[in-house]
Amino acid sequence: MQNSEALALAATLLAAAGDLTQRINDGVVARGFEARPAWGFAFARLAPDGATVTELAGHLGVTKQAASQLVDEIVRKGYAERRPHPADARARLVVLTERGWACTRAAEEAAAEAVRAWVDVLGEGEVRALRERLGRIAPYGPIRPAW
Amino acid sequence: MQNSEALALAATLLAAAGDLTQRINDGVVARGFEARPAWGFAFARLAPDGATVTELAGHLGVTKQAASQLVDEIVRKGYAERRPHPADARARLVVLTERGWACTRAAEEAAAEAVRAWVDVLGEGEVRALRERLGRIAPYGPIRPAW
DNA sequence: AAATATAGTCAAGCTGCTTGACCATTTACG
DNA sequence: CGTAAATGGTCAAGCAGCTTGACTATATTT
Repeated sequence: MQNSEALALAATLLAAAGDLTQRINDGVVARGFEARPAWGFAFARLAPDGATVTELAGHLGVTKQAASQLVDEIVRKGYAERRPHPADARARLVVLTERGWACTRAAEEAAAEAVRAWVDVLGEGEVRALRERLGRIAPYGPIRPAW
Repeated sequence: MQNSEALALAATLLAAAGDLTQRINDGVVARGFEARPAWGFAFARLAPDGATVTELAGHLGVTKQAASQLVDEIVRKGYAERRPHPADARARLVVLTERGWACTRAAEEAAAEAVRAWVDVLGEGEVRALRERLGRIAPYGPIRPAW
């Protein structure tokens, strides 16, 4: 593979990721929520059982101060709340409110809608294959802006 | 495809794009250049015959003021220079210097190196297929941070 | 029980972007 | 043609989201 091809692959990957992120966020906003792109991925981490600020920071690939600010914001807007952590008095468990769950579902719907456009082009099998391949490359890296 | 899968696909795509971008930038820095991730993609646009600030802005998906600032920076650091545009006295053609070309080649090498890790996991054919599929999804969108 | 590590917050600062205003040139049109 | 509108570029100011640094409170280690 030529060097220039590798850079083109990177560019295409970034373009696809940016496009998808934009579409998801647009879809979430269209469903009546006031959200930033990062929120969807924060919510995905909070969804099952909540998370601490530090865990969230790791997931998003930012400092805990930045994660704390993000939590401030989603708490202020009513998507989550801070509770005392059941097992550690230093920590606080951030959990989604009902509104937070609704927004999470909206993000999932919007993502499905955006991906559907891909399925129309590539077919379901190819999209699955795409996901499977990407999963083998970047299994569990932090979810953060590309630069 | 379930909604939650679609969001997971988005997350994986972002993780892969972020990982690759990081690796490329690290590689460029390791080769002795002082560069930001966006520069590589700016250089790729400038490489063949130069470009105007406005064209660059479109390519990167930012305002022309932001593109102009980026050009200021790469000019100050000796990677490019502004020349009068041959056909339009309002415009200025931004072209790479020799140092700019060297940095571009370094970015391509670093990208190839990063992609090589993917080839080791997936095999050459799969990586090509990946690129081909992504190309059909996001043919020529702006190259910009995911959020 | 003393030392060290960890969860979280407050405060200040920086970077890269945006919006708004403006000038110079080019293009469109009456 | 000549004038109005569009376009390329820059300057200036402001801002959002992040970082580093400092600090408190609780937990863990020795």
